[in-house]
Amino acid sequence: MPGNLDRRVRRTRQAIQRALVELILEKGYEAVTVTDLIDRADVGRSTFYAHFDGKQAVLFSNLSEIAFLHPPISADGPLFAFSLAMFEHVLEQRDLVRALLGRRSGRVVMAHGEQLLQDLIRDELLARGAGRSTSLELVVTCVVGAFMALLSRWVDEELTATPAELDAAFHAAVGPGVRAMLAQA
Amino acid sequence: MPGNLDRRVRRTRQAIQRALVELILEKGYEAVTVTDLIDRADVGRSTFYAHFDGKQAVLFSNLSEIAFLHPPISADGPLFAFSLAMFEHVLEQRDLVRALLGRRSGRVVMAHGEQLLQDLIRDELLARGAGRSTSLELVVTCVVGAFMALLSRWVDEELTATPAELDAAFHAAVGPGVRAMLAQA
DNA sequence: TGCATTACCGAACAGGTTGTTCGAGAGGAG
DNA sequence: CTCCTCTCGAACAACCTGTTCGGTAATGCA
Repeated sequence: MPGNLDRRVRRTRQAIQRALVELILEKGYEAVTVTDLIDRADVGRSTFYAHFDGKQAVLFSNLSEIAFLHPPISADGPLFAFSLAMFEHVLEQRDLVRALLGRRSGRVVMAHGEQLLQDLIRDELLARGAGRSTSLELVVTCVVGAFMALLSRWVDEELTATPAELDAAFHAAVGPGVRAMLAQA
Repeated sequence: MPGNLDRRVRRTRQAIQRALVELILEKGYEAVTVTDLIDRADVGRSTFYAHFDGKQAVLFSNLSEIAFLHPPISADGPLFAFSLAMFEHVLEQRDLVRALLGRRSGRVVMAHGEQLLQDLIRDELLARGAGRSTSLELVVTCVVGAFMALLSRWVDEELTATPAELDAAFHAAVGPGVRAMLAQA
């Protein structure tokens, strides 16, 4: 009994989540209405609102399924080692990630994804000896921005590349600058 | 007679544009309705639709007022010299830029801003001898992402820094990596 | 298996938003 | 001063949202 939930509940929730991903990929997040959603999921209106507050809540419930956004922090070993593994995982769940973080996604979820990444990167730099400061925050922002931009354009298929190529480009772009900063501290 | 337009037209359009910026800063783009807009601008409903197709059209008409998004490309001199000037200009029109590119803005306008910046940066790298390739595109994406992330968090006041500090952080983060790439080619 | 519990359906509802239409009236250009 | 253009505001159909409710089915457990 996965999740210790009534089977009906599981089925209903999954149908709704799946439907949202499909619809986002078809029309874009903004254009998807709750009516679309319950129609596609084949679920009663009242049932929908019994489970979610609105379409945004469905979106976040989906986001929590992307577990690889929480990798362990590595203080030694190569810088930003999470990157390659993350691109590889994304490849496996491309549709879901595209719906959540791609061009057709919504503003809120993007911001949430950025927040997760931001904490991850800041923690790694702190573990590598950087001091808490405004300039650290600025660098973290740059690194997050670079990574998210790659991810977004990739899942939207504006970029054709393998995970290894993306990883290489990411490290080539921000690696030298970050290493120089760490060396100073 | 600025713009060779009827004074009434000028007044109406300006009132609407101004109202949208105010309302975005107050409630966020998504939450602003056309009804809010015409109410705040004190303009008749039919008048609004005589000028714009909807709130998104108003947003884009505002975006074209940010002229400093189109600086000249510099092939010699320091790398990414546009950056400092851009941050300084943003400081002068903070509210407008925050409404357009900050956290409360809409997805579409962000994408448009990224597009402008992307072309700018790609052109500069090409002028500095980089060859058209997938890996160039990847690097451009990283640089754009880093810059936009700084800009967004700054106008939202999540970061407290001077234009000079932002410029320094931007160059420190992506400068070394980009220079290394250019040296190879 | 039987039964109490829980979830679902679907229709109906009030309240809000959108985009359009139209005639009357005010404002600007020349 | 006059003509032309712009604006007003009300009214409209169409759509979306979030909630309510009684009836119906599925489920979990003893």
